[in-house]
Amino acid sequence: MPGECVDESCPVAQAVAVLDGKWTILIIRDLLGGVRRFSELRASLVGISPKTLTDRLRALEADGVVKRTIYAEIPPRVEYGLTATGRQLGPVIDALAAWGAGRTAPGGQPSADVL
Amino acid sequence: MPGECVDESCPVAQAVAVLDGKWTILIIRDLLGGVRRFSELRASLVGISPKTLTDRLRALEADGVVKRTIYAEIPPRVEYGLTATGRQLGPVIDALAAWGAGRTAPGGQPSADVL
DNA sequence: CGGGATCCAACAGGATACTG
DNA sequence: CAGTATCCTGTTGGATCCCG
Repeated sequence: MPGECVDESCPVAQAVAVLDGKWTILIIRDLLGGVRRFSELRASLVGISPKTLTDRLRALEADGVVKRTIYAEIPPRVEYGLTATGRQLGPVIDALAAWGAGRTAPGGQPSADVL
Repeated sequence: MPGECVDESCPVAQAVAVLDGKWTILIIRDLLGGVRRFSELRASLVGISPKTLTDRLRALEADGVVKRTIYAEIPPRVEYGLTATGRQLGPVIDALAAWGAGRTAPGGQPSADVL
């Protein structure tokens, strides 16, 4: 079991390659809550520019994580949702949330920070 | 339960802020295998520059994830290990590895990619 | 060996304006 | 509404050289 590697042979490196980017994880977190529209994501991800949101969404789509659905209506409507692969990222986000919450928890883990 | 947020109020956003960077996760993955020396990490993380490795290590140290131990010997020796907080990232790395492996698994999850 | 210092390149990502 | 187009900047990270 190759614990250390950097290329595609490492599952962790693969995942990192897909989830890379300042906003990527946050977008997936939002989408785990259900289908979202462009403007909803934009409103939720305070500070993101439309260009960046589009870029990330397209990249995630190319990686098979996000699915884009277009409704030819007036006004136009586009919805973003997770694919089966994308939904399997749930545990990753959960683990991240647990860790993030634990670090600053009032009396959670005093974090002796010693080996 | 604030599912969507971008600032420090969101555990996921907090975690992302710390784990951000192309190499960060990979460094932690290596360190989960035990204490490592600078040159060992450098050899494992093929392609990383000494500057980047130092930068990431220092940032993780500042965030209380990595602990640096200096041995005043000749030749000098420095070891990097995870703090208690850092070791709690194990589940995150595991989840990432599982996802990364599942995406391309031969017959693992066929990934219908449909809602 | 384990970096610090410096310089530089590449790219993610922000601002703004405009379109189908 | 849901982007696209353009421009521009900040940060990341690579290259190189050097020092304790």
